[in-house]
Amino acid sequence: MSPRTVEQYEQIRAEKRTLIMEAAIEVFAEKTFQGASVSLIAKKAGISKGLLYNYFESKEALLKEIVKNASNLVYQYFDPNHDGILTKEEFFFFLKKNIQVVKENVNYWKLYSALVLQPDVMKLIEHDFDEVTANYGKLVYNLFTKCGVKDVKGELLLLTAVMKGALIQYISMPDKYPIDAFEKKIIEYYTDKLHV
Amino acid sequence: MSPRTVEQYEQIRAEKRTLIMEAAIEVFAEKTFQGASVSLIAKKAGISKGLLYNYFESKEALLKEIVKNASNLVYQYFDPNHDGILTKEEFFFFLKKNIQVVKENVNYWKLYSALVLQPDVMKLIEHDFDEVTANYGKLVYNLFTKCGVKDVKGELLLLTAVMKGALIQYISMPDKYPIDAFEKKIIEYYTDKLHV
Amino acid sequence: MSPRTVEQYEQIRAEKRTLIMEAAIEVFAEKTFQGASVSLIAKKAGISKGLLYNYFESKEALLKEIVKNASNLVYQYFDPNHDGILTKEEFFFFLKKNIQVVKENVNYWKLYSALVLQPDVMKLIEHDFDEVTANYGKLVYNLFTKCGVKDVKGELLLLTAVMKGALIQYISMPDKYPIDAFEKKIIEYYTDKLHV
Amino acid sequence: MSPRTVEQYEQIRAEKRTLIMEAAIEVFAEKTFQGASVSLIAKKAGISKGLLYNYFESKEALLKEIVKNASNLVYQYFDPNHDGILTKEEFFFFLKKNIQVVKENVNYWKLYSALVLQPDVMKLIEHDFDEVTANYGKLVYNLFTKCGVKDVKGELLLLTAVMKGALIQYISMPDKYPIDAFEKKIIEYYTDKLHV
DNA sequence: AATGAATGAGGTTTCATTCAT
DNA sequence: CATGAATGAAACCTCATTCAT
Repeated sequence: MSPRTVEQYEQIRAEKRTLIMEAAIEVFAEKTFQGASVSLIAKKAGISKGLLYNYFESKEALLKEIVKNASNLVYQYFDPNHDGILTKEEFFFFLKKNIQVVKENVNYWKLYSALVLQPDVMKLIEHDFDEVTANYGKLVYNLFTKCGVKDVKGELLLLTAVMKGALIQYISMPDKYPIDAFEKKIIEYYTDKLHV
Repeated sequence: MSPRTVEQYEQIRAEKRTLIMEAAIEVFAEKTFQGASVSLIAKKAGISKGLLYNYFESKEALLKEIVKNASNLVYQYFDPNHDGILTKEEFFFFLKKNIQVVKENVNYWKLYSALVLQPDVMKLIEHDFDEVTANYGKLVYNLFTKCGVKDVKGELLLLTAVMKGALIQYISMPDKYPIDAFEKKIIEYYTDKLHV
Repeated sequence: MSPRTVEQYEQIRAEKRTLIMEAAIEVFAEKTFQGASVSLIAKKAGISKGLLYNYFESKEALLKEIVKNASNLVYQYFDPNHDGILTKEEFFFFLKKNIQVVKENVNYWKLYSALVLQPDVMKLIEHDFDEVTANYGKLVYNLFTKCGVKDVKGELLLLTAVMKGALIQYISMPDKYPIDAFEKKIIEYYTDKLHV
Repeated sequence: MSPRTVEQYEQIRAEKRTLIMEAAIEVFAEKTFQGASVSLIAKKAGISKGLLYNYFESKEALLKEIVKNASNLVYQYFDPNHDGILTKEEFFFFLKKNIQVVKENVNYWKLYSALVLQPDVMKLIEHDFDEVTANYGKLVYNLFTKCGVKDVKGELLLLTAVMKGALIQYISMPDKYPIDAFEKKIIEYYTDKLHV
């Protein structure tokens, strides 16, 4: 029964914070930030309302913390290897990975896309994703050109549109949207396009 | 003074309804459906809270009316002669009109798309929506089948994804997104696909 | 097209007032004074809200007027003929009449009993009924004595209790309470009691 | 300080619930169910509006709870051993207890009867009530049948009417109504009827 | 560290009443 | 005489936040 060390305390606190944030992300995604009640989040996290306020100053502070943390979590998947060259295999890998990442974090993406579209509440979120995808766009451009695709610019427009559209639909109704069928189709389309 | 005629009353009601819906869509988009208060909508519309409830049964009913209206705005160009059959010409006409409608009302659609992508809004309108899209989907399905398109279901997925994705991108940056190039490309794609 | 005379106007006004009061009594009985909305009363009367206020100063004024009028309407039935003697026939007539009066004016009695039980809202209503029934009690006492009923006081207690109880139950749920079966039973009971 | 124990919390809740229900029944009786505002009830109970909703889901739920409680207060003496059979002794015991309970809580029953006779209250509780009275009615029906009573249904009508009527009269003038004489008479009546 | 009772501001909704026409 | 749009106070209810224990 020796008293816990400071480190132990801090680790316990960190774990509980994560626990709460995970509960919150789920509730936010399902109910909207405004629609989610602190009570429900606390219940889902298995703690009392009072304790939640011991860990986070306010509901809004909880949201900000989630966004800060989770964006780090997701970014890694999108970070290209910076070798400046994209092979066909890497392109297909990217397509699949892109879909997979969203599938595995629907709740987070739901929350994220809701926030992005809310001019009022959260200007704090930085849209670095756009930048990332823009960079990626260049690599794809090179690949398409190399593969002899006609109207590369047009094809890029289609690519970004179709991916964005499908993922948004999936996020909106994860249970109903046939994301796997979509994936099959899009792979098929580019297999043909790139003469694989 | 003699009382107002029925026509006068009807005109007053129609105008006020529009006024309220316009105020509401702005507030909803800015604050989220849940985050928007009826008070604020009423204030923005320049009327009293009570009057709003004279025109709409509830906040939810107001939302649904907005969605219905917007949906009509687009789908009026679909199967224009309402014969339950979609010809190639009608399909291309619809694609173009769809883009044009959005181009001509960017601000409106910006608000509208911010609105319909909110998870709780989706949940409210999902049911009505499913029905509508299912109906339209069937007509396109028939057309594609008749034109000998392979993997019709897959192509439908691509169609809705690509249109949704492009328009959302255009809405989020109307000045930068090459919507005309996109239009050209998509028309091209289906011209080829449908052997026009 | 000669202008209506003052008398004609007054008659029209009087008729409309009655119309409104009849509508109100129905709505009050079904929904409670507090639960009844002026809109609904107006609609039931087939006029506009505004016009209702032309005839009655307020919802409360309307209620008071109803009570004033309707109590006159009902009183007459209870007024004994003041000859100081009650025959067996008159007693049975009284029992039946008592039930019949309530049956024919359920709505009014519903309203009345609701009001009587509301210490707060309406102290204006005078409980003259009690007085009337008390007077009647004496006559019944004499009759019972004359017919050789044992424990006349006890029987009077039963009589008033059973009548009050049955009528209250009937008023509470006019559609479900078997008032006719009750009437048959009570008549039977006194037929036996009074050796008719 | 260590947090309160579960027992402490339970006791707090039980006491507050009683407190609120007592305040509520008074306000309901004085103002009508519809006329009583939750604010006023809360004020009378010395708590905030919000807390009231922590204890009762809605104004309606509060009402139902009150009715349920009062009903238990009487029916606890009915078929005390819960064997689904009502003996003669139990029946007489119930009659006496019923009267006694009301005598011992005149003020409470005054409020309660003012409450349950309100038309809108009736409508709310009718369903639950029907079930309860139907159950109890059956047991009495069996007893009467077993005792060779003729016209059992008619007798049941008399029983409920006479009890309801007497108690209401007693409640409305506790000092003047000869409840003891009534009790003696009713016991006498059923002693005779059931051939005790 | 932990609980949940308690508060109060603010949200949605209703409705008696007024008033321009 | 007649209409119903319009108001605003007040109703029911929710919930972020505080605090005694």
